Amino acid sequence: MTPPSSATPRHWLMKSEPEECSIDDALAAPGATVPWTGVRNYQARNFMRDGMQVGDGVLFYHSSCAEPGIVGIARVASGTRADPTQFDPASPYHDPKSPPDAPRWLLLDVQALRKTRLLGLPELRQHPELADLRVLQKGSRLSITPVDLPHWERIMALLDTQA
DNA sequence: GCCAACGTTGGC
DNA sequence: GCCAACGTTGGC
Repeated sequence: MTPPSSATPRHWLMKSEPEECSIDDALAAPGATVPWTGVRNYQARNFMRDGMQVGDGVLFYHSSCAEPGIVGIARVASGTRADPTQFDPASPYHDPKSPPDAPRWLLLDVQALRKTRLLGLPELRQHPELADLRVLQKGSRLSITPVDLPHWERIMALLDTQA
C-alpha cells in the first residue's frame, strides 16, 4: 500500500549564522534541540507552517561567515508554534506589528543529529547535478528551502567523501 | 567593507 | 495596484 503523499519524507536546508547558533551550539543544546527562532520571511515561515513535518531531514548550513556551507545533519523535531521573540521588545527579532492574538511569526524545533565535514559553497558549485539547489541560485536569500530527494542523496554521498 | 539581489513599505 | 525608496541578506 502506498503511503499518502503527506507522509512522504521531505528534506530542507536551513541557514544559521554560526555566531548565532552553530552546529556545535545545536549539538550542545539539551537534547541537541534548538528552537529555530528569528525567521522573518513569509516564504520561509510558510515552509515551516505548511510543508515541514516532524522527522523531515535538514541540512544544517552556516551562512554569513568565512566558510559558508553545509556543516551538519538535523531533523525537524516539532510542529510550529509562535516565535516568542516577536513580542519581546528587547529582542532583535521584535516585531511590534505582530498581533499577539494572531502571531505573525512561527518557529519549530530542530534537532541536530551529527556534524559533518564542511561541504562548502565552492564545492557544491562544482557538481552540475546540484545546480538547481536553491541555495546555489544567484541572490538566494531564503533561510529555509526545500531540497529534492536526489539532491539530498547526492549531498549525503558527498559528505561521505573527502573534500 | 562592498555591493548585488531581494523583500517590504508606503505614497500616490 | 504601481513602483521608488529603503532595509536586509549574504557571498566575496
